[in-house]
Amino acid sequence: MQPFTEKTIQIIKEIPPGKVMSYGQIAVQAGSPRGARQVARILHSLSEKHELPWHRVVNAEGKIMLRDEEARHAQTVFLQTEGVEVDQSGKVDLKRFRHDPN
DNA sequence: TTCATGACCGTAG
DNA sequence: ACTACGGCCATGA
Repeated sequence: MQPFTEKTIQIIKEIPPGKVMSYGQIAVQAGSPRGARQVARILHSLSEKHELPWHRVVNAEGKIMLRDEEARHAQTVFLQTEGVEVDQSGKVDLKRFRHDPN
């Protein structure tokens, strides 16, 4: 397992409830500015094993990027439960809900 | 070792 | 707002 992968997992774990981060943003924090796709892959394959708050990750526009409709619904519900507003197109306002560790 | 695969991103039209 | 394209790079087969 590469350092980038471990950092990514840790960073995702540190996203507080009620906040979200984008794939690219996480990649930057993990030290690989162009590793957004790796972040996505990690979420896809390691969320359960590491108990990651996968629902707190959206794309650079604040939009939910899941293929499966059920999963999309689950993510919106999780977020709304934490107080994050999700509009009808499955998008959140990053200006208000982005978590920026710096 | 090579190769395809993405829950991506930025730019351009 | 939406599509297309090129670049990206850690995994697993």
